[in-house]
Amino acid sequence: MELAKAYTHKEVEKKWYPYWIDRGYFQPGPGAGRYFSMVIPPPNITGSLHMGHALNNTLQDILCRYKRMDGCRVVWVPGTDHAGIATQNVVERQLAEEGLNRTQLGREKFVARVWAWREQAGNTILNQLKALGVSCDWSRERFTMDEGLSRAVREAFVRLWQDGFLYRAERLINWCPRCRTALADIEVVHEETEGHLWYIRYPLREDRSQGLVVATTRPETMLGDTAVAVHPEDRRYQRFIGKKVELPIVGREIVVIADAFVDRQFGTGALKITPGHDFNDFEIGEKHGLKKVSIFDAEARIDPAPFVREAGGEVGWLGRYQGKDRWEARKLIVEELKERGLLEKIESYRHALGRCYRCQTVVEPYLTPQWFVRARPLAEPAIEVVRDGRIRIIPEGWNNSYFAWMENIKDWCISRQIWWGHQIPAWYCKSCDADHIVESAHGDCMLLPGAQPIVQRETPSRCPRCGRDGFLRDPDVLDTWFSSALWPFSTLGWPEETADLQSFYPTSVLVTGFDILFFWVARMIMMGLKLMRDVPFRDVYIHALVRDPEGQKMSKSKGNVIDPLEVMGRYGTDAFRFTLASLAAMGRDIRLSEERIGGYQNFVNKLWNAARFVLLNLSEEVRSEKDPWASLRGHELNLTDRWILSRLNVTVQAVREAADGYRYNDFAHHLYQFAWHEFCDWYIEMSKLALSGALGEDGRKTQRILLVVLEEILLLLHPLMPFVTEEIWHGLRERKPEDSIMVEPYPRPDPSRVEPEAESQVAFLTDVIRSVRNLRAELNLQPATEVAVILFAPPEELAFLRAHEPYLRALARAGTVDYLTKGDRPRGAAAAVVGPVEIYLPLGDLIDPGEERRRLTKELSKLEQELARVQKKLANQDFLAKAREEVVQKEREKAEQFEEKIRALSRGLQRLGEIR
RNA sequence: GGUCGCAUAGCUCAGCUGGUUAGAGCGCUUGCCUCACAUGCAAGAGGUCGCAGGUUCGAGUCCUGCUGCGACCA
Repeated sequence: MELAKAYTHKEVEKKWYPYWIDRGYFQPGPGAGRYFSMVIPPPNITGSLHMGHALNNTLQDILCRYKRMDGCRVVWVPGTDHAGIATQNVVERQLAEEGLNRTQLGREKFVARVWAWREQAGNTILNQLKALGVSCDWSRERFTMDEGLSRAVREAFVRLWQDGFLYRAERLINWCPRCRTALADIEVVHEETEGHLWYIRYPLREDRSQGLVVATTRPETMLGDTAVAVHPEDRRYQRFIGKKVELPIVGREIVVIADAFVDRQFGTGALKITPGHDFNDFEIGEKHGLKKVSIFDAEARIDPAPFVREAGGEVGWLGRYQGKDRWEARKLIVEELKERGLLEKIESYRHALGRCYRCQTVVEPYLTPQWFVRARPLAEPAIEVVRDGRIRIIPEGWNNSYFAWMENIKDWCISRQIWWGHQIPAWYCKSCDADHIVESAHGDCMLLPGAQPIVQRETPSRCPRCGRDGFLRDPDVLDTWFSSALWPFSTLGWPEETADLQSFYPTSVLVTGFDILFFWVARMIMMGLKLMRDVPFRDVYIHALVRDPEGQKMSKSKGNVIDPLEVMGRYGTDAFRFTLASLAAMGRDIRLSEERIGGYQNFVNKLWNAARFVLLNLSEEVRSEKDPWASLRGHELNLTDRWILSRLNVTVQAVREAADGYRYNDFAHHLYQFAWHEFCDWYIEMSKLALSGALGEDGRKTQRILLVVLEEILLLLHPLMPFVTEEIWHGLRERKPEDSIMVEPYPRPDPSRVEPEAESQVAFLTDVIRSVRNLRAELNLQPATEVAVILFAPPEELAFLRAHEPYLRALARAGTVDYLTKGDRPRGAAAAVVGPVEIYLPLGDLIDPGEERRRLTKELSKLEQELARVQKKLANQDFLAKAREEVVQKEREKAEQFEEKIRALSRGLQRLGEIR
């Protein structure tokens, strides 16, 4: 097997994904035993892969591959979300291009059209995900609108209804006039906006020369005012309380009420009350029994009908305003007020404006009958499970946000006035409810408040009240998040008692971004507890947001998006995944830059070349061995062998701890460090001596160590870099057709291999080598030049160094090494100190004494500072009395070492000036 | 306005439960095509850990305040 000089990711990545799929390795094996299960946060069918998905799914795949190798039955359920509003928007836009709209098409045809779109385009994102190498079990792929999940939604709805967790009522809700549907509170994004405060005079009925001036950000809603409110203790207005004022333009008479809710500092201290179009006003209206007047139609255009019905006022103004949208209406009304001399003034004013999170349209508080989930009783147990640790949120900093939101939870509006989604399983009897049903042309109907829903799993055949048949189904569909809330169990087959549900619920962990903590995570917990009587997952790992190198959120409009597919094409999937893992430190956003990915591409290449080296040096005999570990038992291991095995096992331990603690950055870092800076930089270099026969050792032993250590690195690295590890692993030795690194056991640490003694000895040896190299570099010696090295050290250290002289000669390019315990130090030599060892390079005229003196003096003064610090500590009685004994002992040792080193360097410095 | 988070080398960030001479990657400087790798090798420079107090024998690490930045909620 020949490996190319540089790693080329393109062909390699193409090869392995189908290989894994064909062998069914993404599916859990049969049997019982430990399991690890996850459900993917289902991407929208309208979506395409962005950095957020890439990070989210990379992190999940790392966990899956790790747990699978570690012996768990792993199932990772993939799938997509039907994304009601977003998808409907996409298809409606298509229709518009054809000059059509959905009402022209009718509900049935429109829904069929969306299905057609979904068949054709809805799986784009899952296919893109495959490029990342994700090991989802595709045989279990689900869609929130597929048959099984639709059944789960109906089941959930019926059960919640029966248990009293649902109700239908006319409430003020957030309405998107563009999407023409209700939204849940959290689907509204509030945004500070420059606006105005209009001061409008409302004349007193009994004496039009008097009146109240109210300040409002929304003058157009005055058409629906039903009161003016003042603070009960506001001296300025007490005489108005209970009096009637005239609603300008409309001419209707409204009452002045007193309510402590009014902020006396705001505006004039008098508030116009529009219960039909403002949440606060709605509350006040309820308290005071005010009428709620809705002045807009579903697209937030002035609509006279409800006004006429509810208010019965004059209608003279109608002609001017009818059909005008909010902004036009505002302009016209402000003008008219001005003409009538009722506009006192206009001020600039910043205030929060709510917008639809899907289309950015300013939402309108709108009075309509909607379906709600009674959230509080569901939230209580959901708070409890996090409090008592049955669910862990990681990092736990998110607990507070979770609690804050859950404790103030409002009822959840779940009905949407769109067509794409799960139609609510509620029917209305045409006979008993005739008064509440207004049928419309295209088969849908309007259901007035007070209609009596019949909620059940299937279409009713006869009315439970009057016994007759003839029903209309509730036209609304459910919030997409309602079906997403069931995802962890609906995907496993609920409400069926399936084997999957029994084997894999609760799922082990949910990996997601904090942006959907409330939208999704909280609701899954509530629904899981309610419907499954158990938590949906044990851990919630919340990862960061991927930002651009400047820390800006990536967005299409800013033009700063980095396309993951493009990046993978350029740098390779493994490099990309490794980068994401390295940057995924807990609790911090990720600034992704391409240079960073490039850096890790180099790491992939490094690994590749290490493999080339090993392979180049492997004899057929060793390569064909079944178990190189077993053959290794017959060999005497030398220091460097024991060292690398020790470091390997320490690394295995550290890597496992990082993986178990979701510390992806540590996971990546430990492996990068070990593979590059220990295995490649040192062990491979040292092994060249043994391989060449210079140490008189059996070369096969070194080959075997190189092989096993490399294989362990590949195994450890596989969850992070699935493709290159599989490729090398296959190239390294003969494998069977069904073999794959992804189903090999994950390395376990062997504590008996951990040898601190060997580690410190090699650390000492490499320190000496580094020191010599350092001196060589300072003196600008060519690499080819061999130098004479003179070592002064106690006998024990000298013996050790003498025993390992070949390493000194090869790695420090020492020509000769002299070992002395005492005597005069060489004159005019470059000097360095490692522990008790003094190192001299007597290079005579190559040395610039001034330069060398400066270097040594600097080094000395640094050491003296350190020494002073330690001595100060040791002189402190409190420290000696109160610090732990081992800490004191350590300080003492440090002091000795510094002193020794200072003595040695001073000697070198002294001899430097002496004539050679 | 409320809540939370962050501030460590030129840049991006590690640093878990307080005790190493404060680390990494990238970048930078110097020298090298040394038979796995120039996507590389070797060596080096660079930090009063945002500011001010406090707790402690000891603080980058804990507490308080301040400044700056960010996020979420209203």
